[in-house]
Amino acid sequence: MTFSEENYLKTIYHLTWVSDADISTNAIAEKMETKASSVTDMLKKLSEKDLVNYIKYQGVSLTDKGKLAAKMIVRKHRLWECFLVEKLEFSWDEVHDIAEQLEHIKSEKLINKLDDFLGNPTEDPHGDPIPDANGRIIKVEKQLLSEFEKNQIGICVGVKDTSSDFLKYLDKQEIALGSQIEIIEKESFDSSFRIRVGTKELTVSNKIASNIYIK
Amino acid sequence: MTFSEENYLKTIYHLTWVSDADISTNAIAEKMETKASSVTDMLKKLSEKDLVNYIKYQGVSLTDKGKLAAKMIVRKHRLWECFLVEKLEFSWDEVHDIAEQLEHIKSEKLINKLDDFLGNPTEDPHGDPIPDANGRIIKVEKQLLSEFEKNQIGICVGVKDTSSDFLKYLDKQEIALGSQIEIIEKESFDSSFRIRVGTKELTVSNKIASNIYIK
DNA sequence: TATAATTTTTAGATTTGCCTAAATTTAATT
DNA sequence: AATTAAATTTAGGCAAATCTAAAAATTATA
Repeated sequence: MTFSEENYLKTIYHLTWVSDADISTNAIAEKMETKASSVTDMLKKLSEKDLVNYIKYQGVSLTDKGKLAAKMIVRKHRLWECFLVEKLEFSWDEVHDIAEQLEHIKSEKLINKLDDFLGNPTEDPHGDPIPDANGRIIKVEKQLLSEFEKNQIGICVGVKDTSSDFLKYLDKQEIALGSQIEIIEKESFDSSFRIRVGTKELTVSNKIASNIYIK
Repeated sequence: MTFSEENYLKTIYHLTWVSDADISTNAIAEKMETKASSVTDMLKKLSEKDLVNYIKYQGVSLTDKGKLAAKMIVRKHRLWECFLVEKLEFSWDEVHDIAEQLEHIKSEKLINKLDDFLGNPTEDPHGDPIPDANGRIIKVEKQLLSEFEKNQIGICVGVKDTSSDFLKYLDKQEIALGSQIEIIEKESFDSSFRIRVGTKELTVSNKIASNIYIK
């Protein structure tokens, strides 16, 4: 499987994760910052290989084979992120681009040994689940901070947006995985939140609150 | 730089290491298992980029820029090999193919952090030197076992052939980096050697002895 | 030193992945 | 329901890296 094929599968997998319905050509093109016509070409190719179910003009979904392949790429991506953060001391906002490259390294033995070396983690540095060698995923039920109500307390267990900018913002506010977060006040006007993180109080916009997962 | 460009630079670097003179198109084609015409195409391209000195029909050599680039690839390859053997417990005959992939990962920060994580090793699992971040190499003077004389004693510090077959043979004979090797007898008829490795005695052909480095 | 053999380069194709522009299909709106 | 708008696909091209076959240059040999 080529890098490009892998990237398409991964993108379709991620889009499926959030929307569930069949994925449109444009949605893929937008996410991959490429043109719809390029996507069409690739969908034909992936369809030939039985990695996706593709009907012209109707959108696309992963076959079982495609879904497993996608999960294995995600597995590699997230394990490498763990490696970078836990062993090489990268910060969580630096690892994505490097993991984008490492996820294409082809060796089952390598990834399984890496998994063991890291102590078989179930989540990556952003709180996202890591598929096991069979593609199984442990789902943790979690809510967005924005869905919380006044006086509720939870622990930060993940982030939705994993962009470097957002992660750096969280670092600045000293919000990390494991941080306790308490809703002090919910401002009805702009849906912003007054929260307590550890001992500090701060105000976050609804956009921020919509990208933090709490349990 | 593309993977292919990197592979060509690396190959030219390795060929230079052994022969010193300008490298021929055919030598590159043979080593890379490709066609001479493909090599010509790439040499033009590398020449455009000032990575090689190329004169039609006359062979090729690396420019300073090309040599540094090649060294950085070798550095990555060998550091990853160290990682695979020392951290992930791969055996020394398994790491080459995986390192061939990992050597193309682009991130200076990654490779320098990996270097530190491994304790800044100066040699890879086959005894080959690892260039530092500036491309400097610590050369260790070493001899081939085949050049040794009767009653001489040395330590195995490297191997010339790093093929899986040869390395597995060495494992079987319990010859590893650091093993003490003593020449008991040199057979003039076929230039084979009777040697002692640790406490065991064995006979090795001249071909074997010509691929083991001793100090 | 001619001629043969070898090496190297050029010319022209192929594949992959991408693009633009035009055509087609589907969805939305009047 | 007809027309407009949007999404999608097709058609045709381009660049990278490879190949085969033919041409050119170099080297070896008679």
